[in-house]
Amino acid sequence: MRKARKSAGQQGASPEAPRDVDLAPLTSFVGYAVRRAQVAVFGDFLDSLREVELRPAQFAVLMVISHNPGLRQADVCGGLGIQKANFVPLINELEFRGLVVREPGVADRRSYALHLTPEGRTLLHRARELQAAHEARLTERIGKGGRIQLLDLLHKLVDGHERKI
Amino acid sequence: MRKARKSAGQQGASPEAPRDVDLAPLTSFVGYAVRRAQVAVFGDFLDSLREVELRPAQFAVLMVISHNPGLRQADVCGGLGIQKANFVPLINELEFRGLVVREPGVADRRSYALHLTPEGRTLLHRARELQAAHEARLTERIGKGGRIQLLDLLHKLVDGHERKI
DNA sequence: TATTGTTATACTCTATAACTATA
DNA sequence: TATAGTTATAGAGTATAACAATA
Repeated sequence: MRKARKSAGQQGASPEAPRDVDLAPLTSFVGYAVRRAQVAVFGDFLDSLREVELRPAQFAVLMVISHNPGLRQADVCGGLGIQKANFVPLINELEFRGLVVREPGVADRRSYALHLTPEGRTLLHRARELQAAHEARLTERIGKGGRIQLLDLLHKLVDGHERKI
Repeated sequence: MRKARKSAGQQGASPEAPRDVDLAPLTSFVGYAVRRAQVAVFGDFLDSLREVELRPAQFAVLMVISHNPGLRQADVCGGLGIQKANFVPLINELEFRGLVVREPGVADRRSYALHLTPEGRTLLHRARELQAAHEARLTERIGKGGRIQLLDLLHKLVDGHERKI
């Protein structure tokens, strides 16, 4: 589990070499394990989608708009658990890049209906390919059955909590 | 899975009510599930340890120092995957609160040996009680066997990656 | 009066470069 | 020259309050 050091011995041998650190109790805590996994998985995701320059939240927003065209900003925020104030710069950038359009709301003139542009659809298609490869890499580590188990356990863990992203 | 809305119908009924958002593909992605779980678990952790005013990283640092007394800052950073520059304000606050002492290094005068103070040990003891209750709450959701499975799957997911906290 | 989108702001976390004092 | 700790800084992510336009 721990990365092997130069001095593989237990500890305290030479004073100037980095000491082996015992993380024993921490690694048995669900919170610590979930956090480490999240950092590792997001790192792999970032590397995997470098080509399309999408961060996890941007990818999630494009996915949600793609599957729910015409959604208002408040709906996306509610679904993904993003503060509406923090959503503005995010959607601004996606619109500036020509991936999303804010169409004026028809029934409610306060709101916008969000849609993917053709460029947004094309980029998301490529992003989904890259994400699938990322997902496959994760599945290699835990097996197909392990992945189903993991998703089930994580969903159960979140159930009843309100926060999302 | 999704929280029930006022208008439980599929969608598009009344234009001013919040629309039901379909997160279907996202929720089947390991990265999204891990992230949502991490946010939910950290939220519960923060609530649980409010009494001792310890955030996850502070708790992890106290645990590591407690189990590896005399560790240098660089060792803690290496073990937990924290940048040494970002560790400074963290350990500063713990020292300012009287939970940790930086003892001058004996063999290497560039470094400090980190130790818990008696107050630090007392607070960590209480923190571990609160953390155990938090852990038990999580275990209620997934069962004892589910917890073991989850830890195993998350460890396998992280194995081979370098990043930590 | 309430809501949509917006601005401003602040606080945390993370990442990098450069400095000092030691080695 | 390399390392331990430090400072400064910049970028994300997240949270709240307040505003204009509209409902």
